[in-house]
Amino acid sequence: MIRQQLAWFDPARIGHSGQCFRFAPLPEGGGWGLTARGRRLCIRPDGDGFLFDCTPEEWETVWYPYFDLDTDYEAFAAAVNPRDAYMTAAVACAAGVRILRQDPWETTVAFILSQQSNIPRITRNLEAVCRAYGAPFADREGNIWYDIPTPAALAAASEEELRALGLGYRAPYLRAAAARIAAGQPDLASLAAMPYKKAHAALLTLPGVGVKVADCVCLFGLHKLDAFPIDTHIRQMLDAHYKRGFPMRRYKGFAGVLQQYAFYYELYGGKT
DNA sequence: ACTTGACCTGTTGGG
DNA sequence: ACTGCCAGGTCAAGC
Repeated sequence: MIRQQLAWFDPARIGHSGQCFRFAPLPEGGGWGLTARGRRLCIRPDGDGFLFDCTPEEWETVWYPYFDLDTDYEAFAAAVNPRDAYMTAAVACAAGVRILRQDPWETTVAFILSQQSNIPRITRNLEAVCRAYGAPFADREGNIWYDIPTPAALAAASEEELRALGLGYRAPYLRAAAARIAAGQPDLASLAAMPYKKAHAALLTLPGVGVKVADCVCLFGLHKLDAFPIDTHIRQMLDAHYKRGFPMRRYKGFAGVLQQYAFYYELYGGKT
């Protein structure tokens, strides 16, 4: 158990932000639990800081990078045009949200499942897939959790089995994409080293991955902060507030962070 | 190079 | 009780 005081870190908002689907309030309330990188982590507020139930070594090597704590998000917020009332409000509403460094394969699975769906259902579907095909592991209290299945494990599943988990027409997409990744086409690990546009193009070759999902994988799984996923909410936001186009030039290098703040603001408005 | 439907499914939500 | 529509899209078919 370690204690940290962190700038621009709000687990409640991160958990609700829709970038991750295995980050949920603890049943007893007051804290958050997440499953990622083959581990389980609980976060509980403690005065002006947070308690994390991990060792200092785990914090340094796993969770500090996972939460992207090396990146200065306050600088991104400060770079917002003060005359842009919409983005100023969005950033204030989403203050404390960071772009997690999630596993690219996990984000690929999650966002293939996300199409024409909603956050509660995506969460359920992803959990069902993990329970059915993922490797179980125990936390320090002996509770069992399930990792994201390997590409090979998902490729070996039948479409029928996947449909039985409630994935609908996404089942064949997921299965086929898993087979491609298992065969190293493309090799997800090597995408992280590519520039955003090359990585995006490679992801587009996957079945069930279109422009929007590829952008989500780039932003949330490959940490390409230039990626700017445009979904229905962001489409409406752009039409309403940026009729002359979003100022990508001004925000070059971190436009995706602002996309995430706008997305959060669209979903939760003034609340949370 | 566009535009248009079909596509699974729901601790659906609203009339 | 029922029907229609929507949810963080993608793909293939048709001009």
